[in-house]
Amino acid sequence: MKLAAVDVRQAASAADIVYDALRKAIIEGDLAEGQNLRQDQIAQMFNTSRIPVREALSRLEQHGLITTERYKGAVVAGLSIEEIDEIFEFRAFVEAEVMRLAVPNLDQDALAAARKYCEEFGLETEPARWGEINRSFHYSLYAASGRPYYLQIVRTSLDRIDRYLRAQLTLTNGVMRADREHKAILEACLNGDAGLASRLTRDHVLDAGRSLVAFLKDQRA
Amino acid sequence: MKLAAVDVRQAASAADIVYDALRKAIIEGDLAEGQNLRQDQIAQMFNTSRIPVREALSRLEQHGLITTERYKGAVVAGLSIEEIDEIFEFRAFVEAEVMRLAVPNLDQDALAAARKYCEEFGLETEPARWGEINRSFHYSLYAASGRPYYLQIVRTSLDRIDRYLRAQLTLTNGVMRADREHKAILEACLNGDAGLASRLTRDHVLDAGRSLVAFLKDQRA
DNA sequence: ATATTGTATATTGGATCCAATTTTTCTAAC
DNA sequence: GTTAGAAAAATTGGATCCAATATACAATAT
Repeated sequence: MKLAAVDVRQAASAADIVYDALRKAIIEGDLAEGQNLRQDQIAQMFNTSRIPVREALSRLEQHGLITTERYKGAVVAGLSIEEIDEIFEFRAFVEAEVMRLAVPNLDQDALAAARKYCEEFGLETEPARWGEINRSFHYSLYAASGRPYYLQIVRTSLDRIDRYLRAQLTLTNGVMRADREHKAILEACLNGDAGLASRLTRDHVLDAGRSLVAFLKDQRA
Repeated sequence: MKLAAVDVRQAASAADIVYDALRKAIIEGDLAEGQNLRQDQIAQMFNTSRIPVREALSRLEQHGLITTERYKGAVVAGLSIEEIDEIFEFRAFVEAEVMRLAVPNLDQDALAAARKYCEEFGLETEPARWGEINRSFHYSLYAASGRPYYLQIVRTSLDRIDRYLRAQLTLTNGVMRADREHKAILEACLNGDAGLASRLTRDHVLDAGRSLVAFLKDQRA
């Protein structure tokens, strides 16, 4: 008897599912800063008990996405202007380095994927999709760096500020500038110019940070 | 498994206490790579139930210090040579930048503290204390950078590889070299030479990484 | 003796219950 | 009507119990 091998990958645990869903909701700004997260309420949403919810919240707290206080519960973490500023500075620093390391290893597939995301970003009219396409574009290039640890750090850093970025892209016309900068980065990659791609990446992140901080200062004043 | 039992009736939650204790034990190498961590066993050590233990394990997993598998439990995560190499490269990159940012802000208190730790490191004969003094020395300088987010990243990066570093310092005479390099870094800081302090910091971390990787390759072969 | 099958044990993830404390609501006095 | 205090509700952290599954081991067949 011959049977096709079946992949019996474990279904994700309830805690994993809740964690992923909440992380996504926070990153995308669906859960506003300061929003209260009741364990009971979330448990009911996912049809589970509070145990996996608590585990998910604990993980989110480790990543700085929420804060918790005993008897009071969890709230979506807000960032001060200074914190946002620092994270952008850090991202610019690290992502420029990742880009520099990636360029020599970029193959045709990676470049084709990046080009696809780059075009997609420029054409997309639905603001809710900009954030994801933006990530896909950058990661498709960064992956060639062969630095999984760096990429993990980049991911968690981006997680912290992504919702602000998305809000700003939606409310201003920062997309056009981002689109221009993406095209320039892609061009440098196609030419194999690691130094230029790196500098453009740094400036791209710093630009976004500056407009966002200006936007938030205005908004919060 | 060597692990100090702690009384749970304190301000922090049981989960916090278990997390801190396990983190410390892993970082300091008291829990060996590959060591099985049974929820029941840990719960008994801390006189609690498995619930806070599970929360602690979940957090440790988020930081890459353990891996868990359903029905099998948690094991202390081991790192491949490549992963260790990458983390050292990353640390050198980030810590050099932090040092560069810190130097202009160093005041007399910070320099005095750094000098104290530097001397302490050179005089300490108990290998178990090298790791902690080493951290204190570097952090006393890094703190002046005014970059809490960078420092958090540095901390988690160091957490991942600290136990290997400590083992190597204990088994080789890497301390003497580290001590020399610390003195050179301190000197550059005293002279206010940010560029030099930054380069020396980068080389200091890279040196440690190279000796460690050489040591591990030999040991694992 | 070896391979295979069935069973007992160990271990984790989740549900439910309990204790501690905060927040809210209601009542009573002014 | 307002305010102080007490009772009720809400909410979290932890303990205990249950379900699912992996592992170890004994029993059996070849």
